[in-house]
Amino acid sequence: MTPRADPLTVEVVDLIGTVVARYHEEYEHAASQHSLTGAQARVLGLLSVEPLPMRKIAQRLKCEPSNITGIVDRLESRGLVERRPDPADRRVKLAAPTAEGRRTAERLRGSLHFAREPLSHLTVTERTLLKELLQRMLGTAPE
Amino acid sequence: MTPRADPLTVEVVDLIGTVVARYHEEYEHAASQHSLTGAQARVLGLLSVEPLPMRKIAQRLKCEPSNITGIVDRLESRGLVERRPDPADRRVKLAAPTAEGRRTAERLRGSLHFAREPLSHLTVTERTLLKELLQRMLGTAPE
DNA sequence: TATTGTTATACTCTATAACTATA
DNA sequence: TATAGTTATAGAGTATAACAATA
Repeated sequence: MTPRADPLTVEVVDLIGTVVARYHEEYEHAASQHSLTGAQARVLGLLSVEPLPMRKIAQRLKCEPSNITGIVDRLESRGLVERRPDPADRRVKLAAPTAEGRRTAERLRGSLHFAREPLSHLTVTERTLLKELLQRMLGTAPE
Repeated sequence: MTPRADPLTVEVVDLIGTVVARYHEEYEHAASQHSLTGAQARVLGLLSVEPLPMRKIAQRLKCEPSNITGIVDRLESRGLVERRPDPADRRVKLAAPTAEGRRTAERLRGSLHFAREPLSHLTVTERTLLKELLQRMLGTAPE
């Protein structure tokens, strides 16, 4: 069932590797334009969706909770994020973006060219096809 | 021409983000199984194709040459890589994998499940289609 | 007792700048 | 003088272990 290292599979894997590399370059570049590191940009992006306890951020980033302390420290010292108490559990600190943090996150999303430029080479039909193939590949297809 | 943030494009970009995340997890996991960091695994992978001058490695990894010194140091101290003089230019040092380095690189490639598992959900026809869409997306389509 | 966040520590990766040995 | 590689330095991300406050 598992495809061997046939030429087609190798070719597709190489292409995915290229996509991964390009995606990362663009992401890091967009982050640095706002004087953010990749990790800081990822955390800010997460929090701009919804405030999260420190623990949850670590789970989303798949890293140790102790690392989040420093990343949020740096975002907080720049006024992009703040720590709030959780009324329900006084052990928990909720990290939430400030107004400026939300603006930065918004501009960050806008400068992610990857969202537009490479996909502009595809028609709507092709994008739909790509979406379905990726869903099936990731095992997240609706059906 | 440039697609706006229409729902379809956003969905595809999210899927690509998921692919990127999964790819990285798998890569880091495979590297750590051989007690290598991601950067060390990437350099070893490059050198297993062909020995390279330090400078070239930096260009491939898109980082500063000074960083390569340490990465190759660590690979060399573990007997996976060696530095050779370049007969043509005595300033240049060629980094080349040892026999054990080549074996490690080979096993590393084999443990990259990403090359097989996710793509196994697709038929040959679908993989061909995916290949063509990615090529067009990246602007590397043969035609 | 268990959990949340933090601190302390050590290692790796990263960029910058200055150095050396070649060219 | 220019280039290849290195060293020195500083900042950031990472994991591990131990800690205080709270549950």
